Amino acid sequence: MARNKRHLEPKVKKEEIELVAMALLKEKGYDNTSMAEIARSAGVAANTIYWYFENKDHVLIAVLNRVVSHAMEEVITQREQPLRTRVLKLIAQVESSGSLMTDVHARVRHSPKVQAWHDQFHGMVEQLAVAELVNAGVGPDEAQLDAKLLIYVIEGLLAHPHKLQEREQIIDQALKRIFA
Amino acid sequence: MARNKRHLEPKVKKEEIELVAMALLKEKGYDNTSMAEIARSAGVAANTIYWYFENKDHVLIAVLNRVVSHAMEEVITQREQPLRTRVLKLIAQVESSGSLMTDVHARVRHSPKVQAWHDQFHGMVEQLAVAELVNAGVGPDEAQLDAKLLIYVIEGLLAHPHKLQEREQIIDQALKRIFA
DNA sequence: CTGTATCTTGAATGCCAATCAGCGACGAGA
DNA sequence: TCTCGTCGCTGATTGGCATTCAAGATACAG
Repeated sequence: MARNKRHLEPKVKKEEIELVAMALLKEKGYDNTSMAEIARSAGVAANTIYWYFENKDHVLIAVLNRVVSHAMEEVITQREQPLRTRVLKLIAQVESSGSLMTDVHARVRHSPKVQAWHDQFHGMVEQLAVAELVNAGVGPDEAQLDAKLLIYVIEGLLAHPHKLQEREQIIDQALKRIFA
Repeated sequence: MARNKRHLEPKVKKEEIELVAMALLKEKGYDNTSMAEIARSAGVAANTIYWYFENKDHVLIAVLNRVVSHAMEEVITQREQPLRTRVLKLIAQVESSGSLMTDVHARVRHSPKVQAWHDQFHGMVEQLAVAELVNAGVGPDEAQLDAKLLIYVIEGLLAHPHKLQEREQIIDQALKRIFA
């Protein structure tokens, strides 16, 4: 039935799997999305995915890279906005990727690769946050710690549902406390 | 082979399962502990657990209740200590239960019962934190928000590994920012 | 035309949570 | 003392899952 399609899509197949996986993982989360379902949506046999990806966690990582690089592009376009606005937009942005970030934390203990991705991602975010804070007037020695505080607060907001207004209040309070 | 043991242990069996499950879940986490393993350690057949608990998440909840009530007892004995000491002790305490708290966040999306447990737990912790902050001199209107900030920072510390010294620095910075 | 590397697949394998249909022990009532 | 229903427990099974295996199909090089 389904034949070899190499002549049709030479290197696009992997990309298509990633796109399909991204949609499904965003919508239903890691645990509720089976490899079989990803394969079905991509129009391939279940085990075909294993030719392109070592295992399910590697699919997750590929999806995460797409999501993050897209988010970074968005962030860049907001360069002119005040910090508060950018933080709120960032949270809304990440939230639109569903439970992906929570899934990462859950998979970190199972997969060293996801662990590594997470650590590197955290490092990058912290660097960005430190730069933002220094730029906004926080002392360089304190910026390192304040960056962690801010990131953990944002993670808390992402991990727990909040009404929009409450979320803004919390961010405002955090910024107020940092820029006392 | 294994016969009915009702005459031997009337209502202790459930407790034993909980104790065994607590040890295993603390040590290896939710996903890496199978029902079969819990059963084997408790000396019963795999499906016997389902006589006492609706499903695996209910076992988790029973274990969480034990862990939390034990932690609360510990907290009470620390009543005299300064806030900073108590927070650090609390973090160390929760950390000794392994990845249990992370597991809760991961299961929240799968099980409404775990969701409910989590929400109620968060409410309780927030109440305690607000009381602490008000008692330490934070304005009552701000205490609500600061409590959330502090809790999210603590959750961040629990979710990510830190050297002891770094953890203390972060807590100190958080308290410094709140009590500016 | 032939061999080799590249894709793709159907059919396993093995682990897991959860279910099913009973089996033996006890306790109440005859 | 009998018996019958409920309680505590069990072996066997089911269905879903990630992952592996052996082999088929395709393209390309020589």
